[in-house]
This record gives sequence, structure tokens and C-alpha cells, in this order.
Amino acid sequence: MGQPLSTTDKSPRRPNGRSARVRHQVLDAVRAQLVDGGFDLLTMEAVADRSGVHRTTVYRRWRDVGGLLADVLADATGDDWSPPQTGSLETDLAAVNREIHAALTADPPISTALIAASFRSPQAAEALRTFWADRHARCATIVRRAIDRGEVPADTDPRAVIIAATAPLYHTLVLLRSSADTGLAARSAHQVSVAARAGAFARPSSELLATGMRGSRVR
Amino acid sequence: MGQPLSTTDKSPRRPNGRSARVRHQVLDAVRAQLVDGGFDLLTMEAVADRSGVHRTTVYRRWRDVGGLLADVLADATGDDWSPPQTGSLETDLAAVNREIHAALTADPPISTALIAASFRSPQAAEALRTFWADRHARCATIVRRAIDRGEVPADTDPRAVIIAATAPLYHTLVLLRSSADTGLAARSAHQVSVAARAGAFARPSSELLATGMRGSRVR
DNA sequence: TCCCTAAAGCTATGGATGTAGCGATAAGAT
DNA sequence: ATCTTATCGCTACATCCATAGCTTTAGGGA
Repeated sequence: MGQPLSTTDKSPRRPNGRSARVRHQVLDAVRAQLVDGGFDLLTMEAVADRSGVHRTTVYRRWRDVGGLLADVLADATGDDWSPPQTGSLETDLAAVNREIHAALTADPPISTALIAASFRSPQAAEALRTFWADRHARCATIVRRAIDRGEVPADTDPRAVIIAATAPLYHTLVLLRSSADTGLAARSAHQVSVAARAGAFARPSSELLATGMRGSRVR
Repeated sequence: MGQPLSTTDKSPRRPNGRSARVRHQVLDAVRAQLVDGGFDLLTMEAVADRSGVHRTTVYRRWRDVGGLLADVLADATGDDWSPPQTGSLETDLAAVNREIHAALTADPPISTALIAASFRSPQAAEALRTFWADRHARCATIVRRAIDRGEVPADTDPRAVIIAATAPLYHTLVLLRSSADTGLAARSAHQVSVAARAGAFARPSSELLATGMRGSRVR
């Protein structure tokens, strides 16, 4: 909740006054505009008109649409999301994947809009990196619980498991833009959990021996 | 080599004359501009100036930057690329991943530019879909060879294996924009091949029985 | 060789986008 | 209460971006 001004990367010198009010008006306008106009109609001018804040002010503080979305994302961080807990690695991963699927196919497509914006604005890209780093860190508990249960070897790399499980879904929906069938979420979870149980996600530098052999040297 | 005009989706009525010459000039200019200017300087005006073709003509035939890149991509299809053949599923997948890694970190970043453009232009998005569909189809032979060798069950889904193996790399480099260490390519290949050998990539509707059990029903 | 016309060139123009400079306002310190 | 100055609002302007309408050129069939 640090209200970092996107443009200057430092907090406003007058955080309780007009600046804060303007920021709320603008971010509300961004969300509203995104809801009933989509990404295409999310323009600096539209946001300015909708918020009642002058155009030049929006330009000054947020620079471009990516900056606006980045600030919306920053405003949304610090929520209390925690990964689902269903009793097994596979079902946990599947549940996460279903949430991702829901987010990526939601209407209005806020997530997709943010990803698209990250290719235009370094600010949005950075905000997205931060967001994902946070989510990956939280999801690591899924793998740690599986380790505690003895489901997978102790040297399993949590981050690698999470990425392997979720990447196919992102890839299909975001990059290939094909309509992933509902089973993909579950199938990816299944495949990854099979590999993880076999010790394929052991950390390279670990002394603990995994069940599967590692070290697939390439060339 | 059907030279489909991107804008009209139909071939030019005079395919050997000025139209073709103009197309070559423009596509050459796009490639050149991309090489020594990057995506940011790839503008309609720059391409027009560089190619010697008038601005309005470039607009008429290609509409926007995405259209230009889409046509460049279409112009590049029909190459004779074929997946590497190294003797095992794991090393084949690793080799593919290394090619992807090289392409995504190449300078100038043509692949990344195309992906970015696909979020702005439906034409570029469609071209990219086509391109990837083609590549996935060709990569399927990697899995088929593994089936023939008896490395993996006969009902293994080739496309699912390819996507699972390559998605983490795309995800890391393109979406997370973090600098994937060189080992990621090999590790993903290893993990997927372990799961595939265990039968985790069996086609849902297959009558053939895989070695591993399937059917991870969710909820 | 001579038309016909598809396609390119050109000019003009409207709209969107982004910035500069300056005066006005109000947050917060004294 | 008063002053200082960060921040906003406003006007004007400079580009870019994209298209419309018209003229000119040249490919390719007769």
C-alpha cells in the first residue's frame, strides 16, 4: 500500500492531499474503462475524461497506458491470496491451474491486457514480474507440503515445479491463443506430479539423492 | 510461396510485375530496419522511406506494423526446417529447446518482436499461430520416433509432449522476461521425458493401455 | 502495338497523441 | 494565519498516424 507513483518511482511529497485523491479517481477510471471498453478503448484521453482529471496530469504522472495498468496492479498487491490446499500435489496444482484458466479467460480480460501492455511499457513489465514473483513464492508452499507428506523427494525445486505445471496453460492461452480445453489444467498437473514423484525436479546442486537419475548433460 | 497479400487475403492480380517488386522492397526494408533499429524504430514511415515505396502504399497493402511482420513471417514459411535427431527423446527435446533459447535471445530480437506484435495486430497473431502449428506438427516426429523405439507408450500425445517441454522456456524468457539459465532447456526436456516414459502423456481417449495409470479426475 | 485497369504515387486533411509553458490552487510547514 | 512550493489545470502547439480522393504509371491481355 505504498502508493508509489509510477512515473517518479518515489512517493508523493503530499500523500494525503490532492495527489492521493487524483490517484484514486484515475485508477478507478482505469478499472471502469477496462470493464466496459476493454483494452482497445483504454486510452489516456478516455481515462482522463472519465476521471475528471486533466489529460496533461495523467500524462505527467503515468506516462502511458502501461504505466496506468502497472499502477493498478501495484495497487492490488498485498492481497491475502494463498494457494489452494486440496490434499495432494496433483490436485493442488490442478486447482491453481483452474484459477489461472479462469483469470486468463475472464471478461473483461484484465490479465491478458496486462500481459499485452507489458510488451509496450517497461513499467507494466516490471509490475508483472513483481506480481508473478510474489505468486510463485506463495505457490511454493504447495510443493513444500508435498515434501512434508513424503509425496516427492526433499530436494524438489518448488519454483521449477510451479512453472512446469502452469507454463503450458499460459502458453496455450496467451501465446498460442487457442482455447485450451478444460482438461489441460488437470493434465499438466498430472504430468508434473508424476515427474516430481520420480525425482525429476531435484535441485541440481543438491546432495540428497533423488530416485530418478539426474544430469542429462546436453552435448 | 503463395505470396498472400496480407491486407486482402488474396493474391495480387499481377504477380510478376510492380506489385511483387514493391513487396520485395518493403519486406527487405522491414528486415533491415528490424536489424538495425529494433522493434521501436520499426514504423510504417521508416519502412516506407527505406524501401522507396510511398507511405500510402505501405498502409494500403499492410495496414500496420503487425501486418508487415506477419507478411515477413509468411514469407519465411515453407523452409526446410526439421527437428533435430539425436537418438533419444530427452536429447531431442533438449536440442529443440536450445534452438528456441537461441531464437528468443537472438539480437535483433525478431521472435520477441513478432510475439509482441501479435498482441497489437490480429494479422500478426494469426501468422504466429500458423507458424507455431507448423512447427509443432514437425516436432511431433520426435515423439513418434520415441514411440517406435519403445521409449514411451504408443498412445503418447506428441503435441502435448512438445508443448510441455517447450512452454517453460517460453514462459521464462517471454512472459517472465528473466534470463533463463542454460540448464533450463535440458531440465525441462528431462522432466518431460521422465513423465512421458511413465505414461503421463497418454491420450485421454485412447484404447491402448499406458504403463502409468491415467485419469486424474479433478473434483 | 494498343488499350484497359490494377496498383502505385501524390496532396491534402482530420484526428489522435504527446509536450511546453505558465498561471492557479491547496498541502503542509513555520 | 501566512508563506512556500509541489502539483494540478489550462491553452497552445507540434507531431505522428492514418485515410480519402485524385492522378499517374505500367502489367498483361487483345
